[in-house]
Amino acid sequence: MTDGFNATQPIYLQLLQKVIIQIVRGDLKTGEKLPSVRELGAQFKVNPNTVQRAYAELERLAVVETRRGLGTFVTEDKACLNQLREQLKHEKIDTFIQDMKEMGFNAVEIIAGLSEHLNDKSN
Amino acid sequence: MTDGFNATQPIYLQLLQKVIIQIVRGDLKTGEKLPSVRELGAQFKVNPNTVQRAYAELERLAVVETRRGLGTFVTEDKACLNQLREQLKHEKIDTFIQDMKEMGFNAVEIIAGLSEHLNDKSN
Amino acid sequence: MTDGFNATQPIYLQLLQKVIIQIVRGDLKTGEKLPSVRELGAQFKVNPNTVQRAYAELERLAVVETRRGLGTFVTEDKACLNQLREQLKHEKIDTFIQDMKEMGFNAVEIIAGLSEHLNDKSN
Amino acid sequence: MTDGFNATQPIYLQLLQKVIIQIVRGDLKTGEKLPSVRELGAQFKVNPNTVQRAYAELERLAVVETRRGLGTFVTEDKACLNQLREQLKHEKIDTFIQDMKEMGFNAVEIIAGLSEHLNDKSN
DNA sequence: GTGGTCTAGACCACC
DNA sequence: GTGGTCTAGACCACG
Repeated sequence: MTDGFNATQPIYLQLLQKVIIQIVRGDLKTGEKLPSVRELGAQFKVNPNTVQRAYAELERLAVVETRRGLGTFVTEDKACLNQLREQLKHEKIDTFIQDMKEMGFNAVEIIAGLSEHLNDKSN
Repeated sequence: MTDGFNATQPIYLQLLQKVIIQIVRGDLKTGEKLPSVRELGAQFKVNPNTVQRAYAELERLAVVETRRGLGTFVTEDKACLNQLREQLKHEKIDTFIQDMKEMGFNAVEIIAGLSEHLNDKSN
Repeated sequence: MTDGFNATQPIYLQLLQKVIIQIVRGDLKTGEKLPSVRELGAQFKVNPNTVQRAYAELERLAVVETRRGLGTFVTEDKACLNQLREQLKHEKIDTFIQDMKEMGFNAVEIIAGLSEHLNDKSN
Repeated sequence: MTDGFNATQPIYLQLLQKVIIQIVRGDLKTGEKLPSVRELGAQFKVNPNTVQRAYAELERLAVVETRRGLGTFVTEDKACLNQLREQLKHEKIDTFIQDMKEMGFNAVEIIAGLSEHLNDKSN
């Protein structure tokens, strides 16, 4: 367990999620250059190969494009990014609701529990 | 693999979660006998050893106890089970909120998105 | 895990040790009758078969003899019992010393650690 | 079985103890790499899976950490190791005293018997 | 019948 | 190369 990585999930998937989150948040803006595989590898104490796999997967998802000799960049296609953001949001919410119902909680309890937690941490 | 298993997570952990959910929901009541490792293995088309591993983890979590030659049973300790249910609920909610905030949504958006989804599916 | 039994060691061996201890302490005197397999089984919530195995082993060690239709009795041979007591004592001490040395403690440390613990619990 | 293993205790637990002893003695130093599961398996004529099980337990005890693709290493946390050594020492002494008292020996007899044995083997 | 351990041999992800 | 998971099939202790 090098850095902050879960043992059960492949590291490259966890990296992928980290990058996606940065994009969705807007920390990485459209067209912006991602760190090189070597940089990111060094940063997370991870083999560059592993970063490479994450980047390849991101390219397959079309949220990133690599330009030979220049590096890897967030896609210029804003619609795609917006769609990504919406899609992730819906997925997260859906699986959350599904999990909670599976555990025997109904809609009211879910909302109640959630509000409680949101209040705890102010905001 | 064979049945309804995710490829990225070990089968024995997925089995473990299935059992925990059944316990938390009350489908498996306190003191009730779990299916034998061979039965559950057959049911999920999985090796009995794999089930065994899940059961061993459950015992380590104290939600289950095994009686030699008799089988594996949900613990009689109701307090432990209630605690488990609460703990799981809080964990799920916490990681959900954390994930959503990480993606750049604030409390209001989270509640709004959630309500929307809950309405979609009636209930 | 019915009563106070260790999961890793066969129950019949643990029973055997319990009986031997009672004999060595003198709680079960020479010639005295042991409880029936059914009694002891009931007392420890254990199958009479298991008790039977423990008794058979005790007979093999010659510390016990069974008389048809009467029951199981501690041997009349006091020399044998004294020898048993001495033997157990030496074994226990030997394996204790061996274990401690294996862990890197020398004679002085062993005595010191032991005295400390004996004082803790008064006596 | 094959090598120097007790029949009544699971091999993986005996392996675990062997490793713990090596760590406690300082034969395996902090941060040092343990043999691979295949190596140790070959050395003890035991299946790598069995070694793996021992290593997994060690990790659960936090005395060892595994680094993906690199191997298994003694934890860097010296405090943890010192605590382990002290804990094992106290446990060993405690169960020894308890066993001896159970057999009817008092503090004086225990110390006497022990000194005798320590002198026998010189040192 | 039950769970617990072990083996042989396989495949995977990661380095 | 490393550890992690899984299977098939075996044997054991216990009830």
